[in-house]
Amino acid sequence: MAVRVRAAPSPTGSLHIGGVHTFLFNWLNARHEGGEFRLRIENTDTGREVVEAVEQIQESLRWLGLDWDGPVTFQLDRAERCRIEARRLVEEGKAYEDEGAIRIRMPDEGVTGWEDLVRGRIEYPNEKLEDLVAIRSDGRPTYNFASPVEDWLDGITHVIRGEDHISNTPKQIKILEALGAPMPEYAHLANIFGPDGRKLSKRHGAVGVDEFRAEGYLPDALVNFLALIGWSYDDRTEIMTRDELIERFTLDRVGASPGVFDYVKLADLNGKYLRALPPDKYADALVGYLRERGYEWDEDRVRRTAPLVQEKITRFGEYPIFAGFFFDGMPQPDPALLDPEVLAAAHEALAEVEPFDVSSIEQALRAMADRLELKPRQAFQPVRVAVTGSTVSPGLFESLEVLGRDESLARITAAGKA
RNA sequence: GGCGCAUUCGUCUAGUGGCCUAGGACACCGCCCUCUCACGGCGGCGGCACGGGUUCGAAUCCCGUAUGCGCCUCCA
Repeated sequence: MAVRVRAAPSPTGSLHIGGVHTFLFNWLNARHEGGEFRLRIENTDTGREVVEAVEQIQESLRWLGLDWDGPVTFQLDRAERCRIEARRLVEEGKAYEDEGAIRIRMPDEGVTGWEDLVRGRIEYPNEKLEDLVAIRSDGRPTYNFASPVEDWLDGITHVIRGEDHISNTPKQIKILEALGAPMPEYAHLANIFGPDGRKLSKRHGAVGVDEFRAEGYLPDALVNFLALIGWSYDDRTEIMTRDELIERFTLDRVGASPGVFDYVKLADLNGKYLRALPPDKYADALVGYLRERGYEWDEDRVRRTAPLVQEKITRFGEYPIFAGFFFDGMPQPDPALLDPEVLAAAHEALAEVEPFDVSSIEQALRAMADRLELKPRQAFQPVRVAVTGSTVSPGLFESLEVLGRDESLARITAAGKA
């Protein structure tokens, strides 16, 4: 039977990165098996629904490059079918009415178990199962009823979800049995926590997909990083393209222990992706990012500076602070770092440089350092601070060239007066 | 509290009874490169939660303990 999986996010806000992880594993499994991947919105809890979130979720998935098959479905649209099935179960004596609600009978003895694709055999004592509400007294189906009913209706073969659903699984198995529906395979993924071991939340850093996007991460890097939490290909391979991920992903290599979301490692991986980009692609992506973030900086200059920062920044979000001095973002230089004598010499040297390009600038500045009997760093640092406003910057000679003679001299003069 | 799940360097992980003197990556430390910062190169620090078994042999299997997490809602 062809594999068919689903992801079922709740439309309660921006797509959470933990949800993306689950989504990704479902997607990888489906694509690896040549199966289908469905997107279902679990909007049973109408009170918490955020309408814009439905569109936002899809936009986030498109950005991530994770596609789904068929139309997006909504749990609420199947409410009537759920009621019909519940009434059928009442007629069959498998459920009963209770203060306007419909409850499913759960057995009192024995165990309910399944072969979890990630964890192996899991068994639950039936005496722990309460008769669960399938239809609320207001007529809306509960999640625990609607979810298995929809899995059945959609012909879902593999339910891959977070481990917080483990204790729901025996209930849902019982519902499926009562319904006379075929049993899907279950795989429960480990949760992802913050660096402090607590549930990943806002105070750890970015948690919503749009936040990672805003900080300038590449979707490919994010996907690659997420794939590596709870799954690995072997003992050394980390960087993998989407196709490689799809080719290599199998559920039997998925681990059961919880993972910590390491922002530092994500940054490292993103940096590797950024550096591996061909220069023109890098510039395109950078320009696109800045435009999306609302910067109205000269595109040609952004493109010229792109190669100067490619080796140095780890995500596009660092560009404005690292390279903002090329535009309007130069911080006030620290006077303590400005050596008037050096600045005067640099001004003099640069005024005569012809042509005003990297190699001539370097030649002139090094000659100046020799004249002043200064080590390169002693001679260049004041100039760097004067021109970029910071002790940390892209290459000095390259930066001067991009700035041009007039702008460079003006900044050196301004700093000399300070 | 009950039930369930989990437990290899700080973090992500490799490991499915001998290949393990436990491998890789991130982080950290040192050195090299160097105009700053990065990148890159080289080296280092650092782990099988604990206790019992089983076995000729256990990180790997079993039991117990501890710890963490999840669920126990007419939330999802």
